[in-house]
Amino acid sequence: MKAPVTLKQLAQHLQLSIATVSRALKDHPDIAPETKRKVQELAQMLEYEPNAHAISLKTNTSKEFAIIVPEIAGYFYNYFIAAIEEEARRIGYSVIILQSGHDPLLEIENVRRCRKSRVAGMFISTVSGGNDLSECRKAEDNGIPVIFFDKVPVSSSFNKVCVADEEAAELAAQALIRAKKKKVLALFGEGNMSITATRREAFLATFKREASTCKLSLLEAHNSESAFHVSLAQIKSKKPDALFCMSDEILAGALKAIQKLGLSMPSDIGVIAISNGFIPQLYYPEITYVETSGFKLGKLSFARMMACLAGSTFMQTIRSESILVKGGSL
Amino acid sequence: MKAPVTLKQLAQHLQLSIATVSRALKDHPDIAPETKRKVQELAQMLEYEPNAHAISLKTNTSKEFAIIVPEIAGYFYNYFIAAIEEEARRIGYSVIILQSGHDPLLEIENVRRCRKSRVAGMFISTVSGGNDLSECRKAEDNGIPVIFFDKVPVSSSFNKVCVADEEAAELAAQALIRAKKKKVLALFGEGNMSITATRREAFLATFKREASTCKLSLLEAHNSESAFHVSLAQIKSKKPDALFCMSDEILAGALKAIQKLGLSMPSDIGVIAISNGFIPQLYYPEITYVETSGFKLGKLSFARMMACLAGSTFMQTIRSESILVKGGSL
DNA sequence: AACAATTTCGCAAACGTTTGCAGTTAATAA
DNA sequence: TTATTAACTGCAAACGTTTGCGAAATTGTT
Repeated sequence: MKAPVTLKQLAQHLQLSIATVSRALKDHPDIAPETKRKVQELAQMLEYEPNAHAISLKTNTSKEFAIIVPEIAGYFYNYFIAAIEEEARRIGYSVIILQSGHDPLLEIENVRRCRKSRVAGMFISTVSGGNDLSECRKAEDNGIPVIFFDKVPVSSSFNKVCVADEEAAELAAQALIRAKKKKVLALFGEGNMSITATRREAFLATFKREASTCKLSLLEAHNSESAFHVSLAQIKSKKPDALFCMSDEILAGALKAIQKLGLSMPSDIGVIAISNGFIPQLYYPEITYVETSGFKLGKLSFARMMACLAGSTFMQTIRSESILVKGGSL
Repeated sequence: MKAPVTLKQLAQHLQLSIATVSRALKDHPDIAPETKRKVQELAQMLEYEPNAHAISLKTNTSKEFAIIVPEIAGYFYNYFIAAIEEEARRIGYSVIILQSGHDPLLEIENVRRCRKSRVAGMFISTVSGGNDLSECRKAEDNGIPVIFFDKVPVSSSFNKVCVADEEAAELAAQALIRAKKKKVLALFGEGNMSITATRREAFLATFKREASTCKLSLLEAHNSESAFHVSLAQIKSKKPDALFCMSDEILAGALKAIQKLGLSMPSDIGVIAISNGFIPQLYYPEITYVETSGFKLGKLSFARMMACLAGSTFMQTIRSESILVKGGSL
């Protein structure tokens, strides 16, 4: 186990001071071209790699971003993570991942750990709905930008990047209306989540406004499993001509019901969802959906992070606009 | 932007030396109980957090593991990542993620960066098939354990944790044989990948050995899209009574074809796959599959990492045994 | 009462960098 | 020749910790 090469070693080899070597390596104008050449050559030769920790200690910032999410595996966050990692790597940063596992206490603990390791910035999708903002505030006080994404707190004094939920729900509703659907079954997630409330409200409002005669039945499903059962029962009893799913998780369950019943889309029943885009393309026909791209959200969040790092101090809420992606299911 | 509290500040407040404070905080026996109490109290009060970078510099190890994967989004790696993160957090470590995007050069660059940041250990699923092992070797030389997982190099001088491909393919084949299928369409991934070769060979061998009369047609599909087209054409022309898919990606494509043709499982056609388990449960009936769990692979890899960190020096290849999960598709 | 053993604590070096400042040399100008 | 400048380079402190070693204070032993 041989130790990595240090500046000091380079300096000794060349009979130079550490300072000179350090400057030569970063092309400082004070150093003679000839000296630079020699230093860089030797550095290459000996495969010198600056010690990231020493630099971090000296400069008091690390070249890493943290992403704190409820979970990695699933329908959404992996895309967000992929987007951030891609951008981060481009500017020489790394990404560290922390799962909060839907536990507010763990979330706080995670934020604290990021603060402790002096990350350059953090992206958080909060599970606590923003009850613990003190840790995040402290991070900001320490000069660590915090960008909330997807599940954001209500407080306006933070940077937030989220899906335009109203718009997405409205787009989906309008698509259903344009398709002249008369009896729509709409499935939403847990009622106490703000995302659910927002989407449901916008969905409902759109129908009220633009197709008040349409028969709507709004139901709640807490997960894929329950979406399956609810859909099964409702489709059997109410014979809706269209189905709306608020999320990928629900969509997955509902589609199983449709398959079980042997219905074909869109002739027997039309289907539309709000989705990340992965699940919809697993079926034939592909499901029509309003896109809420984790990937795009990542790119937007990253851009905002860069702005903060560049000195932007005011807080901003950015909404990722959504688009309708036509499959064959509606 | 206020700076974090340091040991020095604590020491000044208490009129103690930095050394004493440092020791008091970690319950060193040299320090009087009374002193300890005071120090810890003040530390609590002022919310002292040790500077991770200073510690890393001093001890020359960081408390982070790196995971290098071809991609995060997709069918498999997010589960692996989730497993590692879970375990790592438990022992106070963080996880940093790097994507190689199927580019060998990027992979090398990623390994180098991990070495440079002195991670405590790295998990790699290699895209290069192990052509660039020199960087990894250097990491090992620097005392950084490297655990290859999933896509592992052939070289036996590394720690490897991978799916028992032969066993998985054999299990799937035997399930088909038990179901008395006579005309099986089997879809495999890119032929030049070792995982493909291994699975195909074992699959074939099992049929040769245990059901030599069965008609097999083995085809190749490079992605979901092509799996869709191949399946569509083959099912139409050859009318197989069963379908085998080597991976989730292929399964997704093939199922679209089945849906398009309006076939129902298992009556019209039986389906079985080798899978992580996520995709199979999106359909009705749920797809029967041989599990190759990313989550389980993660747990195994982590265990091996811990062993290495504890001093285990020999190289080992661990295979994650697979099990048949019965859905309703076969 | 003198000495040894123990407990408690601080000094200072080290980890590998960065950077302000000052020092040295060589070249140019007066 | 001497003073002025420019071009290089090195000194040393600093970032926040850890830790071996020795010093001081306290206690126990004859």
